Amino acid sequence: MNILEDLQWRGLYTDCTALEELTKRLEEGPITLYAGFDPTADSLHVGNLVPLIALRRFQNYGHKPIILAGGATGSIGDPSGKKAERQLLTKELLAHNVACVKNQLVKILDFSEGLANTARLVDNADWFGPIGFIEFLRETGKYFTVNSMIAKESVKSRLGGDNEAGISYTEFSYMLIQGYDFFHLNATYDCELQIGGSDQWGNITVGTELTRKKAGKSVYGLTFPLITNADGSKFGKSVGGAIYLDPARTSVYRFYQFFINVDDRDVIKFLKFFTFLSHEDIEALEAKHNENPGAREAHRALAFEMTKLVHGEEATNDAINASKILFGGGLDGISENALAQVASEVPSATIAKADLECEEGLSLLDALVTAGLSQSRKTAKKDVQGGGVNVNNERVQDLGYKLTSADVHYGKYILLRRGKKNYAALIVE
RNA sequence: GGUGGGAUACUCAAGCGGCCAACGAGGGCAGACUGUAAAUCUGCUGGGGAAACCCUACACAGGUUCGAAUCCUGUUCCCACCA
Repeated sequence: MNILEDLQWRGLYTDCTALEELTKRLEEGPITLYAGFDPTADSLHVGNLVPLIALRRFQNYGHKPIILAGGATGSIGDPSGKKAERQLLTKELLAHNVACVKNQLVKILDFSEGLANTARLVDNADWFGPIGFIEFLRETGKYFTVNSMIAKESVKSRLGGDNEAGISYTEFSYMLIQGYDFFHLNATYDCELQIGGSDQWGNITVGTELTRKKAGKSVYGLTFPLITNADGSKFGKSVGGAIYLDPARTSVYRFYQFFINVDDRDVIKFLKFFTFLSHEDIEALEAKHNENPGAREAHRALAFEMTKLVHGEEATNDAINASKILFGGGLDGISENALAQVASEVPSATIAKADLECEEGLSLLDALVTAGLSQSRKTAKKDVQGGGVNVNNERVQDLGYKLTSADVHYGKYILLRRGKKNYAALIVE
């Protein structure tokens, strides 16, 4: 099986500028390819993973991946899929973001020195810096008619009469910048393929066109589908917002949980999209999933593979242990170490030892507010009355309940829970 | 410029002198059922209080009234029709 068949099997193929030619080219030997991302934040999120993982798939087949950070394009703003003009980011912020994201890229792509097809990170700010505006217009702008540019979906959707915001000249030019990237990478690294989400089709074809016209060379574009959730919501968000790769933003535990909680209808699809598991393994998981969805083996496999990829095996096992505790019932017999892990995975607040030891103890209602689980004593009260509050995983429905030293585990921890999933640890000091 | 209509909680949307912290729907939260799911059902959804009850809120500022989201005056912003 070759890489293209693999991608097709995984549902990761949407379109190609010249499928037959590319197939042939890939048979001849390793190819250099790239995918870009705009460094709009100082951490990648799970939505960024598909192109990166796709690059890695190519790398696993012996091809040479380049990941392009859009230090230049990011300062322009890609209009694709956007309804309105975007805020410009400062150069400093973009540079900072690129630096931060690099630490995450090394986990997904193999940047080992000495490897024949080692991954490479480039920043298009490096080559756009020296290019003057006039030069760019003469060397690149000349190859494209406005007629074809306004026909692109990313522009067309912003030109409609009902869209008063319109599109700025700046964003309109985005496709040329991205197109030039491809030309430049072809000239510099002999890069012959660009991959991206299907929303990138218009931008990618500008690049293949420019390279053909300017350098007389055939290069290819390949797109994969945009990820959607079966329920129609946007992929990659959970209640707390986007799921980031940075553990400081999204804890390993939450990252793991995000994949555990994937919709049944999506789990096999995501196994194919995101993991490097073999076809046989995935088919076996699919069979098990269909037979007994309640066992959720496919979910566990997905969550394990993804967390391992991004955070490493050790942190993944910690997250699995934490999950067992947080969903497994009481805290009896729990080790101090395990509990410390749990406490570090959930939001926590510190309380004074004296508050627990004084005569009245610490009001559970106040503790819920302190821990951030309830917005006010009023809502805390309703949560308790509704049976939604647990102390150390045991339901408490007494409004007057006072926390005392008896509730503290290992002299340090009290685990509060509101509802099924919202935990907070009180750390006694 | 003239004339009408409107501004209500996260959103939509009732209420048009006391029974209004405000009908209903959506969303959100919680409970039951489950598989840490979906669907379904139930409850909650301004703050304080164990509760009685109190406080703050129906664009803004005043006024009438025992009592106002509801009536009056002015201000701001929206919308429609007319020139």
